[in-house]
Amino acid sequence: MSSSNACQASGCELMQLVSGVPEFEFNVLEMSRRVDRFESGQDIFSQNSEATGLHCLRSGHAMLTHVDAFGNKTAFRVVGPGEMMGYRSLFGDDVHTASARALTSCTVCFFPKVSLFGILDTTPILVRRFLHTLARDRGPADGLLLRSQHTPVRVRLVYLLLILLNDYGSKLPDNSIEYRLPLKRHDIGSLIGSRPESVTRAIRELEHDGVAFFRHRNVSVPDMARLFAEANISVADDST
Amino acid sequence: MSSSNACQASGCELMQLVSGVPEFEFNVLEMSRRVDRFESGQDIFSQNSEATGLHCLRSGHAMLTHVDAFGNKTAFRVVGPGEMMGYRSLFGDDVHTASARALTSCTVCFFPKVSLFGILDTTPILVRRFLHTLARDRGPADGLLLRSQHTPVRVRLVYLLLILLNDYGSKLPDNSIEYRLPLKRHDIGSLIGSRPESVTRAIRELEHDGVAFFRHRNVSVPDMARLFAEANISVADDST
DNA sequence: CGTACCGTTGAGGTGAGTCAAAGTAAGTGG
DNA sequence: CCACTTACTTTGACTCACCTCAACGGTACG
Repeated sequence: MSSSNACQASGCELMQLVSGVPEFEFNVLEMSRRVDRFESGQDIFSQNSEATGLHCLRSGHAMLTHVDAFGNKTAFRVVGPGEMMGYRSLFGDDVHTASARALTSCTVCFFPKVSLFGILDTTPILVRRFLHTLARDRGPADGLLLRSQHTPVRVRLVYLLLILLNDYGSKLPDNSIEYRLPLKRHDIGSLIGSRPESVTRAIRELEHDGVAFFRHRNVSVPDMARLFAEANISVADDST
Repeated sequence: MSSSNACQASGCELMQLVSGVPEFEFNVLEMSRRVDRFESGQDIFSQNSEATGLHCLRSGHAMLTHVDAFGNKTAFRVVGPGEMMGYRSLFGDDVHTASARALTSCTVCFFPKVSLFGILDTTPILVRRFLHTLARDRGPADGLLLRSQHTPVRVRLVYLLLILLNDYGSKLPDNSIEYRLPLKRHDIGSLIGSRPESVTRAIRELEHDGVAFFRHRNVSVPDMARLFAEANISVADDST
């Protein structure tokens, strides 16, 4: 085991998946690992480039963006420490169907396709685990939640906060929640399918109503119950 | 091999996947198959119900719909003959994350989880194939294409036609395309994130411009090039 | 201390949702 | 085969949330 292995400590998804595989295979994987650093704004991988391996975010944050066949750009996920990226394209033997851009400075572990696939061939249980993981990964589908038409920007913004709660929110002694978001207004707009100006206006509204307070990229939510209440202003939907 | 096996003839996805597996395992799977019939409007399976097996559409058409945590309903896929449904939830050991509703009368093959998983355990190559299939299935992500904000309903409708081209379009002698859609206006609206009235208006526009002509649920496209031209009126996107 | 990026604010235009009502197709029973 | 009901589709008028454009204020960083 490499002495630089910080992935286990940080709850790396991949390390959880390969737990229990024979030590020899594990070491082969470890040896093949490459660690890269990306600065804010850099692309970790790009859509339509070949998927040559599996990326695992050790530190920092990244955002996944998809450009469809007609040129529409859609951000659909924020990736945090420990999370894997790009495995869908890897197992699909396809080029990357999304781009990953560093939101903050990132340290990224990279495992080459050959060594990963080598382990898969000798360890069938691992294939099952990846199948399981892939099946539960909703991928770009998360984005749907955030861009249903007829849901106001204000509510979509609240949805985003709720989705990011586990990864970016922390509870303060007074029971309020403090977010430290790695996102600019523009990024938020990309995620909820809106424009920076509209994001600002929605923020003003939420502050006016005392639901959430934004200072720079920190968000303070005094009362989570009120945030949930906002989300429940969902449009009554019809029978189909 | 069961004499009622019509799946192979119709190019069933599952049958392609299990091609080449040992005959004994194949027969076990075949014996466990159940064939059900659903009428238009009936649910084939429902979101949040347990995923007890794999569904394979033999004939007819169905639509997959997802209701998110906040009650927003989103249709994201039309399923046609030969296509599998519900395998994502099956392999994720999760309840169904979508509902499947019959658009027309449907014949559905059902393979119980136990017999399918039995084969997976004895045939590792099959797990790899499912992994591959799952990785390439964009699932609800298809929906993203159809509901990017700031894309007019008219263009989203054209996107839908292009997506459904392979499955529902046929080329006539005069090089025009004739669609036979199993969708009502309401369904189209669900798929492109719009309302039946808006769908009608968009249809009127396309007819006015001679791009496509809708009669009941049949669509005639005299010149595919013009349809593509419509789609390329994509909004110029900025650098992020 | 300046440059560049980010964020905010305002004014104006519009695509599409909503509501309501009429028209059309489809299915049912006599 | 025709009344009748039901479901689907279309049309029009109205309204509004959000996009767009443009200008200004802040913040970060050299």
